[in-house]
Amino acid sequence: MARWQEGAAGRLQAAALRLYAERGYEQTTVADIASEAGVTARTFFRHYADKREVLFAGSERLRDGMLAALEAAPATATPMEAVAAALDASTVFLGRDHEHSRLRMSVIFANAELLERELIKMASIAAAMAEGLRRRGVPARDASLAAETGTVVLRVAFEQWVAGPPDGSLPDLMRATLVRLTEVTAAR
Amino acid sequence: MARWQEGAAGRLQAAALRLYAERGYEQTTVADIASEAGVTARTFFRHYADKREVLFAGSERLRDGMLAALEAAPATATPMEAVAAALDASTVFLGRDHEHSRLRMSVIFANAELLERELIKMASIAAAMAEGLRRRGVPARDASLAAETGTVVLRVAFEQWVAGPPDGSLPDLMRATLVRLTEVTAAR
DNA sequence: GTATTCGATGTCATCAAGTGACATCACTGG
DNA sequence: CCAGTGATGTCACTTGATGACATCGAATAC
Repeated sequence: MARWQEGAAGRLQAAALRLYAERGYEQTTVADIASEAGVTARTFFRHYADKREVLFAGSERLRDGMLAALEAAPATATPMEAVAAALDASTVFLGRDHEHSRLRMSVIFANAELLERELIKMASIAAAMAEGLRRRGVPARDASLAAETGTVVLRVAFEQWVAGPPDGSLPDLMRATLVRLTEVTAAR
Repeated sequence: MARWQEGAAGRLQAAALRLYAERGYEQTTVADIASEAGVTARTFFRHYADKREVLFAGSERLRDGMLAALEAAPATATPMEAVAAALDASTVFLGRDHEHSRLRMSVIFANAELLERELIKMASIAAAMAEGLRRRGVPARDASLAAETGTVVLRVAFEQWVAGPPDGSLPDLMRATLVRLTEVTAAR
């Protein structure tokens, strides 16, 4: 157990978000963040692999939660139904703190490097879901299409939720967006 | 006009791909690439913004070509039909050199940083297509869904083509993948 | 033909990201 | 009270990336 000053990781996270929002990502050095959190730069890198990762900690839990929901779907479910279950599960992690999400997203969208990281996190979620679907016997191409399409719905719905009122329902938006997707793709 | 040694940009590109493939992206320094191309590291950064970008030069042309095709689609076309036209156009740029594409993709998939860049290039294409659709009067959410879905089809089809035989038809794969997507999303 | 101009490159200095090696300090268990 | 453990600090170093300035070769003007 640590007894120096509890919660260095959390302090670094909060300091990073604040500084990135205040003066921009590129104008903030790791040394700034660390000193703001009362530690040294070396300690920053012991908690987070790089300067971007500090905004993305915990995304493994989101991925695992979605994967568990996908795997818990009934064997009779179609690929998209299993993905829909995962999307429902995601709202538990994502739909928690509207204001925090709004600030975090505004920081991420303001910088290409951070957006890159966001995208690869989504891609890793898609890859995990695709593999989960393949384990259920879904053909590889169908699995990729369903999983990637799912993350499209997730992104679009989440962005709408973040841009909307603080009391909006992310689960409702998620479901409505999924329905809308089927309509848009069907229209040919 | 430059008269020192024509084509420094091209030499840097070729050297980078070769070295990244031979010894890996992280094991290759910019100095290595530059000296291989007969220039200095400083010159590398005059041609490419960073160490990754050297593998992604020309992606603006792909984006512009797809956007032009999307805008050239008849006004009566549905959003997905316009996106389909853009996908068709993309094959002209992407389906050219199978072996080069295979090598490039193997390098990109071997490194998370390069994959990040690949993803953001796709995202910028999606954003451009979504904006093009909105200019056609498509509601914002539908535009995002159609455009992002389009890049999903593009990725899945392209990966299949790269993994397949050298004489495979990318346009055929692209169209078949799009059809398959509508089937997968419709099955609920 | 020579001078001038301009663009591409080289050189140098510097900062920031990231990493490895090792010391240190506070607490914990015996 | 002491050894051990884990988190942190310190130091040195590599590499990516950028700004400032010098230089060199070719095209063009004269």
